[in-house]
Amino acid sequence: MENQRIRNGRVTIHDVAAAAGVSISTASKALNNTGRMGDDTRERVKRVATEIGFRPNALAKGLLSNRSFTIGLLTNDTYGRFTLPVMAGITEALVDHGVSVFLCTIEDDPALGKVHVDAMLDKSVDGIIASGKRIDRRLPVDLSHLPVPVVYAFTEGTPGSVTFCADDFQGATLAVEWLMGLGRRRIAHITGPESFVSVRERARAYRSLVGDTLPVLYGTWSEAWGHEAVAKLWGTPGPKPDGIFCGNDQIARAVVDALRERDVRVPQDVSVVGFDNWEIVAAQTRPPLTTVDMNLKALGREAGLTVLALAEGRAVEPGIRTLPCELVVRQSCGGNPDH
Amino acid sequence: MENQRIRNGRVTIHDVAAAAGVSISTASKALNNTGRMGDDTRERVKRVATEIGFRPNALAKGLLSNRSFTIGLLTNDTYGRFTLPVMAGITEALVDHGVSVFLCTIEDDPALGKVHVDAMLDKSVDGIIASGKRIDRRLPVDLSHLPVPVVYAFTEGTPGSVTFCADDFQGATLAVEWLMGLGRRRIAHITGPESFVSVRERARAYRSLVGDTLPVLYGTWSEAWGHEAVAKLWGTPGPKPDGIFCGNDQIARAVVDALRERDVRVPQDVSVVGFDNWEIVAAQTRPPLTTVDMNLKALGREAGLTVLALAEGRAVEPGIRTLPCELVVRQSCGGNPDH
DNA sequence: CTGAAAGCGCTTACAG
DNA sequence: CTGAAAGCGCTTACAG
Repeated sequence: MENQRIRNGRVTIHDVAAAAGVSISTASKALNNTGRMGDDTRERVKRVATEIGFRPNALAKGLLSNRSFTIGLLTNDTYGRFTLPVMAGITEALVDHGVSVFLCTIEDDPALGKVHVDAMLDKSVDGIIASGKRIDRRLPVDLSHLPVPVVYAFTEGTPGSVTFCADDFQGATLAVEWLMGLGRRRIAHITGPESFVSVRERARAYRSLVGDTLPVLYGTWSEAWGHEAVAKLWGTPGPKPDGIFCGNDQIARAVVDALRERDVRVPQDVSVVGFDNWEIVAAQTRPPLTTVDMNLKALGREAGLTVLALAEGRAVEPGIRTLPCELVVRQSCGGNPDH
Repeated sequence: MENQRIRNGRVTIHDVAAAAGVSISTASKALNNTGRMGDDTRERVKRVATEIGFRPNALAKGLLSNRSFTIGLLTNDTYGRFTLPVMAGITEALVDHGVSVFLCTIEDDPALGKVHVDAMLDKSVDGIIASGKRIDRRLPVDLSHLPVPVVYAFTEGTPGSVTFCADDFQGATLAVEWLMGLGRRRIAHITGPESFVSVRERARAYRSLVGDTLPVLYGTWSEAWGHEAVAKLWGTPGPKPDGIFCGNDQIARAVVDALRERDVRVPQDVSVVGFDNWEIVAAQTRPPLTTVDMNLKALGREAGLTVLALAEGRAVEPGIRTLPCELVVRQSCGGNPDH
């Protein structure tokens, strides 16, 4: 009685229509809450649809509406240290809208980037979010003339695009003010390469609060540099810092280790604060790090909602949107963990 | 002359047909290398297609063939520590086949898992790869009666499924034999919770080579445990180990740190080998860790090709496929880095 | 060797 | 209030 269309096992709208005793047009309208029909009809169709387990074929819908309910996340962050939180935020924001996310990790290879972008365009993605490892570098692929909306998150966007990034200045301010609030007066800043915009922004915030009695120590994003920097600070005569603001958690971890090796107590003698809230580093440090969280998940959430808005044709103001950071208090500073 | 179909900017097969002066059927057959026609016609159609930038709409193709050229990767590994390498392998293997990958990170939430699986099925994914954090736990979602093929990689599969995992026994053997080859005779094993199959397998390999003069130290996957274990071993009188095989890199890192704090030299006095080759830990340890790599990328590659084979209807032998591990030699053991 | 027609699963004017 | 028809972009028997 109803098995004339069991083609590949999937229940189609024809099955719903047959089972509800209406035409497929009516079935469609009932399910989409469009058209005009008796409430009883609409309800019956809906009930029947759930009963026989109807799920509309997204491919067919997409062919009509030119919307596929998929978006692509393009990144060159192989480790996923920054991209994974961003991805989590995107997914969280979009799963309720039925949108699934393609993840494409391109190394720094333009050809590979193009292959992935083309593969996504072939699938009619509704939009693309570009992400990366730093906010002052572009991905090795040009996304400026694509037939779908593009949003940038934690990577440099093209002029006129929508770009989301964390507020480095505000985050650094949070960290230094926290140290000052704990009574620290000689606060050092050990950080990454000066070529990073983030590094310069954080240093600028540090300077604006601490003044320039102490030099900013620029280096690499490595534990080795953290050790070296501590050796520098403690190897010269004169008063030592009682607070250290580090450019990332790896440096902070090394700083804490290096201080322990010199029998300097953290946090009693020196308070240390990190940046990134990279759990795996921050939580394993002894003592665990108080550090700045860039709220990358929130950033992903915003980027997801924005690309969705653009896909739906809603207007979005272009420009750089800066989201605030947050201080995560653990034990490396002492002080009241209840903020 | 050719702009009657500029609907949403996309070039369709109609445009190709018109531009080449053939019917759309012929155009389709020319582009797909099917049907019979003059070589000149076929070539002309192809040339015209590239010239006007034709890219077939994957949604339309999918509607016909019931293949979407997408697959889903489902995981509960939020950090991506295991899933990201697996994902990289999958992508590497499938991008040449035009397949894009949906990444769905479900926490350990069954409801969320179902939402993601349904979203993927709606999009007619050609298959699903399930991945996780350990090989003896299932994802919190039942994938056994899905209308698409499912392959498991680094997570427990259902009976009768295809499952890929690393060879823990062989990997551990590699590590211990390396220590023995360096002349180490009192080799300890500090590892994770005995409840993990991987832990038991690795311990079994260790036992089979070292015998049972020394106890296996089971603990947690943390640096804290590494420190504690060293304190145990060095805190009791009697001969000390000259080699330590650690259950993962975090423990190994802590062991190296703890030994340094006791002025035991690594690798001169004690050789330490880790497990996982988790770059961010292994490379930052002082000295960098010699460690076992589970080849998760290769695992992903195999899983990707297998799910593709199943999607294309090719027969695949069910069962557990074990892939060999590999030793990555750095400096924590001494010995010849040229293996 | 080539093309007209039917159809994949759905939606949306348009008639009744 | 409901349904027949056309169409999204493609492929694939089937005729010629």
